[in-house]
This record gives sequence, structure tokens and C-alpha cells, in this order.
Amino acid sequence: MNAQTPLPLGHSKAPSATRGVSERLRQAIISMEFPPGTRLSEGEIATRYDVSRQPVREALISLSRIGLVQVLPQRGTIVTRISTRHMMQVRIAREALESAIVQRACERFDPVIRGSIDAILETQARAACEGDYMTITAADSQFHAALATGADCEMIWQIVLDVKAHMDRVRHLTLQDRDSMRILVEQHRAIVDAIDQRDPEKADHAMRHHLMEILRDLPRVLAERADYFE
Amino acid sequence: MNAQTPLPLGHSKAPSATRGVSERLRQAIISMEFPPGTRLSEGEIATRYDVSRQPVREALISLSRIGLVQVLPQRGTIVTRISTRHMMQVRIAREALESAIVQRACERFDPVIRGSIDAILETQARAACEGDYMTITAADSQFHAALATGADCEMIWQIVLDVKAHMDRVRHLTLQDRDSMRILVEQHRAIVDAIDQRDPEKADHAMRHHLMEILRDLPRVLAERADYFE
DNA sequence: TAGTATGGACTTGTATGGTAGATCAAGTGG
DNA sequence: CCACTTGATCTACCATACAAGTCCATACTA
Repeated sequence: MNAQTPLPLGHSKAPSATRGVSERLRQAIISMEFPPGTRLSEGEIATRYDVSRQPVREALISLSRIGLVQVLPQRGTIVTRISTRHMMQVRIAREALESAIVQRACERFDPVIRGSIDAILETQARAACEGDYMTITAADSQFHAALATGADCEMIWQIVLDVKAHMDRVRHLTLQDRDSMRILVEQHRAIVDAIDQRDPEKADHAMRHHLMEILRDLPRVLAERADYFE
Repeated sequence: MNAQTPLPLGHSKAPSATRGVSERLRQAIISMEFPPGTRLSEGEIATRYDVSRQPVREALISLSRIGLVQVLPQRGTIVTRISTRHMMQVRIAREALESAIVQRACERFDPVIRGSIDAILETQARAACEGDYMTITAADSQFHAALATGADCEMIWQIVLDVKAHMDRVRHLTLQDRDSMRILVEQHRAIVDAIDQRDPEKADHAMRHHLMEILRDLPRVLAERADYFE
């Protein structure tokens, strides 16, 4: 417990079992492989993923902090159900954070990362034409992450990632047609344009408009799959 | 793994060992009992708190998600050092989130909670006169939490709590004189006034002004205790 | 002397057995 | 028929043992 020990630290992306299970579970929940209300058992997941219960348990703790699962002591663990009230707060939080990011991006933005963004948008535009859902969403994540990194807001991006998980889950329910995919790319372009013009208000507006759209179809999903909501 | 199992769930504040250790560690880090750079060993903490390594380990996982500690696989765990770059992002994030909260509070705010706020402010004002640091900070937390709850943003408050931990740690380093304590209370009053007047812009400005002040003395601390920074 | 093995004392990561609490169904007594 | 008890069977929780990686002091070698 002695203070001031150097511990030279050279960052690690250790591919531990816990991290692996955590990532797989997170993906499974977002992609609705484990839909809201699914009952998860530490032991069952352990045998399924061929690890012991301990890594599973630690992964579930992480996911419960994000809010993707609820651990009920001595009773069980379930995939969190969707709540409109919760989603409203998620939207507000993400809007506030990402708006702050783009506003800061208007002040200063890493030119190298700015250069990489064009390629991301191009990839996304092509995927939109082909209706390639996987590539679209992957590029979407890269785009928003690039904005945060370029604005020197990587720590804020970590927070956004957590709230984003909830929105991604909902978006996975709303089948995206190609038109809305194209609109998505246009909105991204509008955000970049505003940053290029160093116009904070415009950037703020573009970002909020972009994020608002994601939950547009939430009421429809609520009507169709009431069992996913609480 | 069957979906749609009811699992009636009646929320729990289970006082588990993990939660206990997590809370004690969190407090110890914020209060500088374990200053930045302190080397924490799972085993050592376990014997100190008279529990096994497992709850300690799980507590550290939670704290590492917040960013209060860094777990270096096979090497050790240290209390995260303060970084001005990181603190800047923390401030931006908290400003964005709490600004969003008060703006929403201007739209609708639970009248019952509105009533309880006056008592909180009065307590804080009295504590400010007496220079009672503990009561001041406790009331500060209650105040901000009440704002979030009254605006129906409890989930956002959970996020704020995490970033707030970093700011609390810094504030603990900057000795507050009674004048700045009184200013604190005045700023709180200004925020409530803006909400009462349903003036989002005014509320936003008051909140940002309030939060900006907390890190005012960060450069001074950096000069005095460089070993706390990275 | 300078450089390099090497072994031991750490660290966190993982596996597993046992415990207490929660749930629910069957059984019991009123 | 209903309220209550009981016990089997789940669950997450915790403790312990083991494995694997890192670091460092020491001894050995060129």
C-alpha cells in the first residue's frame, strides 16, 4: 500500500477471459441474441463460453454498471428491459456529451484525424448504397469515435460508449431502409461541415438533429414488442 | 437462458461485501487517504478489510471502470494519478450533463423535491458560516442529486456521480475558505432561482459558472503536489 | 567490470467448492 | 378451502487453491 511506487506501466489490452466474455455478452445483448428479459445464469454462460464462473461473473458486473443487465442478489441476472423513460434520459445524456464534443472540435481538431474521417464517410456512403447494415454501423461508431478523439475528448467518448450501447440496441430493432441510411451519411457530412467552418452552433444543431432521429421509431417498437419493455 | 421469465424483482440495496469494500475504497481514494499513485494490492486490502480477495477484486473492477484506479494485469493496481487533460474532459462532461439536467428542470420539475431543496440549501448555508467542510460537501451532493431527481434524470445522475468522483478528489485538495463556501451556496441559489423562473439559458449559465469554479485552483495544486499528477 | 541467466517473491487471472438467501411446489394442519 | 410449514432446488456470493505473468535481487559468466 506504499505510495509513490513507480510501476512503469506500459498499457495493456490484455485479451483476458473476462474481457472476452464481457465483449461477447455485450454484443449478444445489443444484437438482440439475448433479448430484453432474458434470464442469464453465471453457470450456464460459463459452460456455453467454456470458461469458469468467475470471469462470467466479473463480466456481468461490468455490464450491470452500464445498465445492460440487472443482477438480483441470490435470485438471478436478467437482460435489462427497455424503458422509454430510461431511453429518454439516454438520449439527453448522449446529446449533451456529443454536442459538447463537436463544439470543442470547432475550437481545435487534430488535422490528421480530420483527414481520416473522409475515408470513413466514403466507406459508409458505399455501404449505404449497398444496404450493408454491418458496415454502416461499424463506420458510424468509427465516425463518432473519430470526432471525440480529434477533439481530444477520448475520456468523454468512453462515457458515450456506455450510453450508446442502449441506443444501439434499440436501433437494431428498427429496420433501417436504404433511404434512412443515406440520410445518416448526409447528417454525418453536415456535422463535419460545421466543424470545418468552425461554427459551434451549427455543429451542435447538426449533432442533436442526428441523434434525435435514432429514437424516432421507438414508439412503433413499443407497440410491436411490448414484451421487450418494462 | 430462457427469455420472458418473469422474475418479479423487488429492487435490492444488498449490503454485500463487494459493495462495502467498493464504497470504502471509493471514499478512501476521494479523501486522499489513498493518494494518487498509491499501489493497491488485492491481497493486502483483503486482509485489511477482513474479506477474501474476490470482493476486493470485484470492487477494483468497478473503480477501474470509473477511472479511479488502474488495473495492470499481472503487475498491480494503482490509484489513478490526476491529469490536467483528463480533468478538463471531466469538467466538460459534467458541465454538459448537469446543464442538460437543469435545462430539463426548467421544463418540468417535481414540486415535492423542489420543496426539499430549500432545506438542503439552508443546511448548507449554516454549515458555510461554521466552516463545516463535511456537511457542506454532503449537502452539495444532495443538492445536485435533488436537481437530477426532480428533473426525472436519475439515470443521468448515475453518470454524473462517476465523473464527479474525480472532481471531488481535486476539490479535497483545495482548502476551501469560508468565503468560497458562501459563494458556493449563492451559486446554488442562483441555479434554483433560474429554474423557478423557468429560464433555461439562465439556468445553464448559472450551472456552468458554478462547475467552472471547482477546478479554478487546479494549477496551484499542480505546482504544489506534482507527484499527484502524471 | 559488464552483461546475462536464474530463481524467488511478488502481482493479477482463473477455477472450483461451499454457503446463505430466494423461490416454489408439495404437504400439513386448521 | 385456505393459511402455513417444509424441503428441494435454484441463484448469486464468497473463500480458497492454483496458474501464469512480471519484476528484481543475486549469482554466474565472459
